[in-house]
Amino acid sequence: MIKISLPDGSVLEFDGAVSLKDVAERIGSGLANAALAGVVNGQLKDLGVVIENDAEVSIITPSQPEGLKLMRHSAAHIMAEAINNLYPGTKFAYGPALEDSFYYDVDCPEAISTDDLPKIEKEMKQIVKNNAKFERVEMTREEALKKYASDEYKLDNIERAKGDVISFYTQGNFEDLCMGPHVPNAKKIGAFKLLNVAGAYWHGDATKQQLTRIYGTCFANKEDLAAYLNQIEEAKKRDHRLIGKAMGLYEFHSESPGMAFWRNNGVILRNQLIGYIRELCDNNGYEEFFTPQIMSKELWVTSGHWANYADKMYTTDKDGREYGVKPMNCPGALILYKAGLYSHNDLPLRWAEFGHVHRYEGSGEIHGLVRVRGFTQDDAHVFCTPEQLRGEIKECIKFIFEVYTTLGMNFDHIELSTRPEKSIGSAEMWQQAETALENALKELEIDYVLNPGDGAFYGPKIDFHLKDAIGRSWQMGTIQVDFALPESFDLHYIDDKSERKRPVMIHRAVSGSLERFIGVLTEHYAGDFPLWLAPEQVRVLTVTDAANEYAEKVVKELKKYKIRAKLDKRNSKIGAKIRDGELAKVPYQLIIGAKEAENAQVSVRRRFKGDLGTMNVGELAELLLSEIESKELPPVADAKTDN
RNA sequence: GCUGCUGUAGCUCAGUAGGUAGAGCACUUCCUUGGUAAGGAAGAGGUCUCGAGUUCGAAUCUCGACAGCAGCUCCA
Repeated sequence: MIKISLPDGSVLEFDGAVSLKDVAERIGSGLANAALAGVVNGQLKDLGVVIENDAEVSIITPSQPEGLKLMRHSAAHIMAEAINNLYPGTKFAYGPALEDSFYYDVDCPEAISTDDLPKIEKEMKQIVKNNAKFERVEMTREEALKKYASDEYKLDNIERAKGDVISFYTQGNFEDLCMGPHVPNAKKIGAFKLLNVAGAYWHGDATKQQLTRIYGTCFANKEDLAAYLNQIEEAKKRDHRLIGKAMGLYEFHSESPGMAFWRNNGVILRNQLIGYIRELCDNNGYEEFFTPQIMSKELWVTSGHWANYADKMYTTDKDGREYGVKPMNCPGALILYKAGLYSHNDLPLRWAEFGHVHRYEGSGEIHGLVRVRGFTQDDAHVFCTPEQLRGEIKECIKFIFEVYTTLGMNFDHIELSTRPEKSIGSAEMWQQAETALENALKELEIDYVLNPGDGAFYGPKIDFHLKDAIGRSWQMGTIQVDFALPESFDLHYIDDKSERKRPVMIHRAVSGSLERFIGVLTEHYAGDFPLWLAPEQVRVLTVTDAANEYAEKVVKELKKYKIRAKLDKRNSKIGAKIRDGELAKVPYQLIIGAKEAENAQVSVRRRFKGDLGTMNVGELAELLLSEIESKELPPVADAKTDN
């Protein structure tokens, strides 16, 4: 007699050993039908696994995240089988499930392109139709190595696998090294679609050979799949490169790959953001600096940038002297610190700089505004005593949180990165710096993930990662503790005993890159910026030419309130003008016809809210200025409005 | 940087067994003066990314360059 405990607390009794499938059958035929796998005493297992002792069991179905993941993993195997059938001789490297998709890295004798995906999908459907069973085969490490002696990927994977027993899964005529578990048979994998083809390196190592990565996804049913595909389409519409161009914010041209060209609307947006951060700096004891764009090579040698990033720096020669275009602002700040004389009474010094830096990024790495070769950092360098360090870090974290909260941004995660292989400074300095960052995070009760070995060459850092509309995570703000550069530049301050001491430096940037920040914001808001950021806040529309004169007066009056307003007095119908204004994502449109002109009123239309009725310009200004002042987040678009 | 794909009007895209190009939107002009997401007509606009090659003839085929897209790698 064995006892099986279920998640709801009930206990089933069986005469002898039972399979997970038997357990599911006993609970109910519906569940047995939906079952994909099970969890036995906390371990995910195939449905066919036989339980011989008392155990805690739960059944996994497609309605659970684990179920979907498992299904996607099995779908990856079925895709591999299809590829194997269509392209004999293909070697299979690695095929996992992701958060909402799956892929398989293959080494195929023929080039596979997106055009081939329908063919592979068709073959997959055939495999599903034949309903191949997934079966687990176990063998010893030696047997496995022998069996796959001619497949370098399998050998590598076997060597990386833990334990003495190596498991394989077969379905149809395909077999793959795999820990499992899998769905019991091919018909269980639900609705799938292949999405994309791309290159990927073996083990993510750029020095290794490149494989073809084929992406697909799989959902419990057709409806869920359609919803997901629709979501991808919606996310694509938020692409900041398209919105930026359409709204006249910024665009890209081949004359300067990787650097944005900003139009007036984009410059307004930039200036609003800079103005906001500048004001916060003012209120938090920062002073603003501005240092040269181009500085001598010797400076970059001293700072260590030359040794670490010379190939990524833009350089120029004049008068027989070599110069580097700055890739970071910090050396400029270091020069100014060194040129002064500071005592402990002067510290901390919080020096802000909106510096424009250049870094030569690889041609395949640049991407819209989020990865560029020239960008503006809302940078600051804090010089403080070691005793002040932790407090200053906390101030920086709070500063960054304030900005993100105001903008209503979504966090992906916060990361603490420690000493990398290539670094300067002593082990003791690094220890001190890492501890300071860690303690600051802990004291503020902020969750973070550790990223060992990923710090800057001069110090460890906290990075703030935000999520964009398509779910990609982007590193934005950063706080870096630096004992090394004050040493390299031989900085000091005078302490209360008249002795020379070494200050610590914090590098911090809220947006990291203003360009990237604006790219992510564009996608975050889908172009519907909060009123205080919107380049064109109000558009005044005339119903007939007779209202033009009054409309011009309204625009002038709004400008007196510093409200950004434009006039549309084109000779077209009011419906067409409204449509154009909506497509341009203008938050407020004022409809002005004979009635309004006569009564000195404006008819107000708010995007996503519709007609707000009539009021006079003073009342309107009050409404708008309060929304601007409070930095209110914009109303959310309903599902129907997809422009 | 790597692999694959792509490059036709301001934008989105069609086209061609190789015979020097087309639509919609936008733009200009005219008619229309219309009240909360598209009024009508006419017109203008292209060295088909660039350079070489094959050919009687190349936007179309080949090679190269440049740029873009997807993913990988990298991101002080």
